[in-house]
Amino acid sequence: MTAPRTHGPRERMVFAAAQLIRRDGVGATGMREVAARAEAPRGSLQHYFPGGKEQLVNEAVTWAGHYAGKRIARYLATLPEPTPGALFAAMTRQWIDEFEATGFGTGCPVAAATVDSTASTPSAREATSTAFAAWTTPLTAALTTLKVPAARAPALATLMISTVEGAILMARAHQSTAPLATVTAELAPLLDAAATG
Amino acid sequence: MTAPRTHGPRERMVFAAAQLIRRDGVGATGMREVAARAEAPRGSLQHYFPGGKEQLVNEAVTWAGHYAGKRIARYLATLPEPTPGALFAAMTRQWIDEFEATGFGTGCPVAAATVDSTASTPSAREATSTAFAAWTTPLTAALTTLKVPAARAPALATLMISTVEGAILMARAHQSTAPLATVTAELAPLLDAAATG
DNA sequence: TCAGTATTATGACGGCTGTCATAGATTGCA
DNA sequence: TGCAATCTATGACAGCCGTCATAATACTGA
Repeated sequence: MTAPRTHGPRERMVFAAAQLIRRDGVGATGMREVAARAEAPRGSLQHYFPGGKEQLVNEAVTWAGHYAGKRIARYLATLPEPTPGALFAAMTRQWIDEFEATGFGTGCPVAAATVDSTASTPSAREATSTAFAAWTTPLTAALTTLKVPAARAPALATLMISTVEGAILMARAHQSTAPLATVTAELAPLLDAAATG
Repeated sequence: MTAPRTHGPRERMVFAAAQLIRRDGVGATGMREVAARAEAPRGSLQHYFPGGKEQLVNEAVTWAGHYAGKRIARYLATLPEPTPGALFAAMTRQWIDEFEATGFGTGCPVAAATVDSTASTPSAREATSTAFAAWTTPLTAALTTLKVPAARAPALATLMISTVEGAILMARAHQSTAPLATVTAELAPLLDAAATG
């Protein structure tokens, strides 16, 4: 999976950074490697990202958060039975499919950034916070669309994201999609019960 | 929090490694730093861990898993009202207290190892799998003690660990214990409903 | 065509990493 | 005491890292 050449080099580098981060973590992801992966000239790194690795990583994480957020609406549109549980199943399904297709080598870049650079760089922590927010907000909106009371929706969104993130970790550790399937089945009744009507 | 000097240098180094990993991630944790933190001679590293950093990290992760597993029994013993929901609350409470006491600089070392070295080293991945298992098994046993049917207990244990891991990530990202409190409140009814009787 | 900006190329620098080689010190046992 | 095993000390090594300095090239608009 190479970065699409249709986009500019800057975008490709952000994309490649996100890809490498979610596979190897922030620390093990090198700038030279990002450039190579993006098929972008190494000299462009300091031109497009004068803030250095910190800037590049932060942009990659932020981008990943928005990407996850945008997918929510797409899930919502394609649900045969639009219920909160089905929406959650669509989220986990995406990961199950990816794990089955490409193995357990890659996880969530936001999780990787949270673990790797929360303690060190303040701006990196802010980026992870922004990314989670960009994911939570559309999910909350989707839940209200599915008749979850507005007062309850944010809490359920947090629960859903927390659970899927943890299940991704367990899935990678055990090299099995079972944790994702398990949490999906267990959480569905609770989620659906929250939808009034 | 320095490693207790009562233990031998080997144990202190494993402990210090776990501490540093959960703060900075695997990649950013250096061997020299581990030795310094453990107040152990640098020369002892190659003596006690001939397998190098990989061995040290794996032992630290494995140790962390068993540590988490052993805490389950302690939680269970001190619950005023022994229900699955209360057990989960005890688990999250531990993290809330720690975050409030020492800030959001440190997370779960098993999560860090999963994110940082699942793709690279096979033995590291096995260590994370072992660690999660050492955590899940006692939790499953505890749930059966709390009258959760044996057929259901493993799934709920997976759900609980997934959720707390994800909530830890969100808490660190947002620098707030709110996600932990939220998932605790939301999950309690589901967990308690699983207890027959 | 020319100026000016945007982009790319390349090499070097210091710093840190994990690992190894080698020698020294310490400990426990006979 | 003396030998042996365990442990510690220290320096060096190659490799990679992010960053910077500097120059060459490409492109854009007048």
